[in-house]
Order: sequence, then structure tokens, then C-alpha cells
Amino acid sequence: MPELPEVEVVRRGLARWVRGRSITGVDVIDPRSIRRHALGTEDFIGNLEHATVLDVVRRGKFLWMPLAVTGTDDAPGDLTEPPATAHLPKVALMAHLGMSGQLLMQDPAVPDEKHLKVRIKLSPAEDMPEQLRFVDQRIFGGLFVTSLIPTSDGGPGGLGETPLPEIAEEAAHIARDPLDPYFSFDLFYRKIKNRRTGIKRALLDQSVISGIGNIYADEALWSARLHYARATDTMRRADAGRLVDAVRDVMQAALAAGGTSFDSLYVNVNGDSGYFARSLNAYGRAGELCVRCEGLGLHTVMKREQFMNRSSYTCPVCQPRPRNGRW
DNA sequence: CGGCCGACCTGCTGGC
DNA sequence: TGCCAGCAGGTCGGCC
Repeated sequence: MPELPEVEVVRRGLARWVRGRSITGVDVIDPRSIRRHALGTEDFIGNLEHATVLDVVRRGKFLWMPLAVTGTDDAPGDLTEPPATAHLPKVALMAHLGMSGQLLMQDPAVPDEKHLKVRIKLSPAEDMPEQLRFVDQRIFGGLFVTSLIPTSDGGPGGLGETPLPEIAEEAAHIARDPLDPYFSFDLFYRKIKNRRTGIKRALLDQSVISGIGNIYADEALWSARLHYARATDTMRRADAGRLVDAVRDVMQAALAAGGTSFDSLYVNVNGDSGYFARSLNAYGRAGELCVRCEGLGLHTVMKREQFMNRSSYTCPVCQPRPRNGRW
């Protein structure tokens, strides 16, 4: 279940292997993995072949590779001066890992993974695997080609090795994530004050703040001692500030844990790398003792509730349900 | 238009 | 032992 820290681990790992290399071929093994590419398999492949990968960029859980496309397939009567914009990226290969997606660098000799969906062949480079493979068991993730458009706030589109003032179109609607240097707390606070909803719903809404999934939402809420149903418009700056700090802390910890393995040959991203390695204080701990209460000599049992068709884990003492319960 | 819910998927688990 | 319901969850279309 990759959330932001896992995707960032992938981004760093991937950048090391693919920057500057060109795509020599694409096999779509399961077209369901490119269903977000509306123009179909042929168009998907056609947009990638002969393109050069410039970078790997991330915002929230979206990952994309800006491409330089040189018109090698077009009429060869060129050799005139190419336009100045010829090498500026206009499109990008977008990837979302969904629930179970992996991006793996592999040698051609390695047998296909059971859930291999797309194989991207790269130009040979010394001591580097020649294939980038997209593997996805549950098919919630996928690949597609998207345009790059200017950002609305003038900042870089996302986190990359060489940041560009452009963003993948399909990621343009999501907010900056809390690890983005251009993340604005004031903007986040304004957004939640203007909403009439519960705080966990807002945390999971990628247009309010991006990169947070169910696990880190529960961890951050527990850490900030906030109940998931707390009305966002009743939150004070201090509440919101404590929460954003908690989100950052839990993500930084996961990133540090996941980062230890990202120089392996595999761009290790099955999601196990980060958060399973670190200890969770809330998520999945139903029936166990709240570790904060325990430190105070209390024996409070963590509980699990259904909320938004998913599980939420809370400590009934640290995170009491708000009383004047509009949310 | 903002809030919210179901659909999309597969594999694993637990109950009968 | 076998079958089936339930569960896991990120994103988006569509409904109210």
C-alpha cells in the first residue's frame, strides 16, 4: 500500500536508473493497466518509443517521467535548425502505484513476474538493467501518457532532480504534499476552515493535502490526538499545525526507514519497505493497548471502526469523539 | 459546486 | 475440504 514515503523511495531509486535513457520498446501485457490512457494501447506505445526520460518527478502519490521527444519517425528531410523548444518536455509517462503497483528495474533474462503488466525497454547503459517493469497485482494502479502544463502557483510541478515549472495534467488538481518545499500551511488551513466535513476525510482528500492514505492518516491523527470526525471548520491554527507536523514526522520516519534499501538493484517499492519496518502506533492495533496511555500508567484498548468504507483505529482516551458532533 | 459513495480489482482469510 | 462472503484500499465518475 504505497503512500507518499514509499512513492518517494521509488522516485529516488528510479531516477538513478532511467534519467537520460531512451525508450526502445514497450510491451503492454495487460491493457487494463493503461486504461487511464484514453487513446488506447497503440497510442500509448507510440508516444513512448524513441522518447528520452529526462527525470522522475513526484507530487503526492503521483509519479511521472518528463520525456524529450525527438521526431526521429517524422519525415527525414530535417537537418534544418530544430525549433528551440524541441528538447523541452511536453509530455510525461505517468505512473500511479495504486494499492499494489511496483516499478522494477530488471535484466531481460529475468523471467516475467506473475503480475507483470507493462515492460519498457531502455537503451543500453553500462551496468544498468535494460528493462523497467510495471508489476501490479490488483490493477488499481496504472501507466499513461499525459501532457505537462504550467503550475498554477508558479512553483515546480513536484519533487524531482531538476525541477520544472510544469506539472503532469492529471496531477494538476491535487494539492502539494507536506514534504514539498512549496507546501503552504496557510493554504491548507484556509481549505479546511472552508469545508464542512471531518478531518480524516479532509486528510484523505488529495485536493486539500496530498500523499496521505489511510495508514498515515490514522497515525497522524493519533499523534495529534484528534478524532477522525473532528469538524474541520472548528479546528484552530494550533490544532491544524500540530496535525501537519505529525503528518510530516510520520512520513519522514517512514522515508528514513524505506530509504535504507533503495540503492538495491530493484527499485524496491512493494510498499513493505517503509512503513512495515517502522512501528505503527494506531493502524492495525485494534485490541492492543494505546502506547501513550500505557506510558501514563493507563490501560486503554485501541478500537477499530468503519469509516468511509475503511477501517479507522483510534484511542478512545487520547482521541475522544467530538461532543457537539456536527461534522 | 461540494460532499459522499460505489465501482474498479485480486488474493487472502475465516466461517459454515 | 470446498465454497463463498468479507476485507484490504486509491481514485474517480456520478449522484444528490
